Amino acid sequence: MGRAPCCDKASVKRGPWSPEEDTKLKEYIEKHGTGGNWIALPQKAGLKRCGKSCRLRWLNYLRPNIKHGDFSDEEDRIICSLYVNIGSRWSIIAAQLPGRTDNDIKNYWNTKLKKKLMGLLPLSHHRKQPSFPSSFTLQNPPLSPSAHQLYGEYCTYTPTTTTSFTSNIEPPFSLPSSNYASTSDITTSVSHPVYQNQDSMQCYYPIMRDNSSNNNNNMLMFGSEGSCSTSSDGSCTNQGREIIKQEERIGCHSYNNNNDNFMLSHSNNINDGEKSCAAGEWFSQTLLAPLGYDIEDIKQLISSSSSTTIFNNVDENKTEEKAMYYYYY
DNA sequence: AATATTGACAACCGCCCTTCC
DNA sequence: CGGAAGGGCGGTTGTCAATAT
Repeated sequence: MGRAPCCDKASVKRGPWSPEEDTKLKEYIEKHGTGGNWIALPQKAGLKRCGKSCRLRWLNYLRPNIKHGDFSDEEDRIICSLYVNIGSRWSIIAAQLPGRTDNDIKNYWNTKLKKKLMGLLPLSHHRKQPSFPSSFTLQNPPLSPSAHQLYGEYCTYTPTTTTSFTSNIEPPFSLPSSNYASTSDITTSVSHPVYQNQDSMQCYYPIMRDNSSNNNNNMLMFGSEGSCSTSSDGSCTNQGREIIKQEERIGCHSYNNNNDNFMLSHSNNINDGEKSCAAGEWFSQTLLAPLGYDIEDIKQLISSSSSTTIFNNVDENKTEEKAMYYYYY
């Protein structure tokens, strides 16, 4: 037994709006307002449209000061930042971008921005130089041109003092098919396990690979997928986790190296002894958003937002999970 | 030149929440 | 307090244009 429809679909017009309809709706709302009742509005305005359709048309297209197309880099960063932190809550994201509608942002994300990330196009915050422990020295990264462009000189590091370490813990991602050490050969410097290229001594900080996906379109691991690890049979299991505050963040970025099909990350602040992790442990972190948002910022943001149904209705755990991604450290 | 594929975006659908009676 | 109605939202679909084959 479903809910009764808001209007008689047989008697209302559907599909693209004509300029005449737009004019009618715009003129009516500018003159009378919405009256707080969208269902009754079309009849009053002389439109053969569903009230919901009128509302959408007004909010997404007709209301004043709407911006369409040409998202700026700054807007990209804001969208990415908020998406990482709160997920696909487009109305909240839209509230931070004057003139943008949730529908616009949603479409932009789905058609362009997501692909932009997947396609390794640079986002400015990826280029931020991390600080590295003194035990690491900078190496010229043997990266593909696109990855090198993206990550500059901050991708690969060679430990000057390497302590052999064998982890019994299965990494939560697939190891690269060749050239890199197997699980039992994971080598660590200090207490930080890394993958080590056995030929060059270059070490990589691997983070999760999106094995939950059927294809190889790896991308930044935010969202709930990041809360599971992938075992050899492809199944996912939840892992213990510890939340590291933003200020304590270790920091990592990832990209898909198309050649070896795994993700690399770089780290900062890992020389903070108090925050050192035991080798092979799982950790989670609150992602440091490029604009400096963290969960508290977002909550604050949300509470002051004019949008209605926002955070209080959100499953806190789910939201927090959305705000994190996990990596092997 | 014809057809298939892809991309962009407007619009719709249906669920959930809030408000009102 | 409970149910109905309306609003808001995220996900999905439809349509059209551009591009590739």
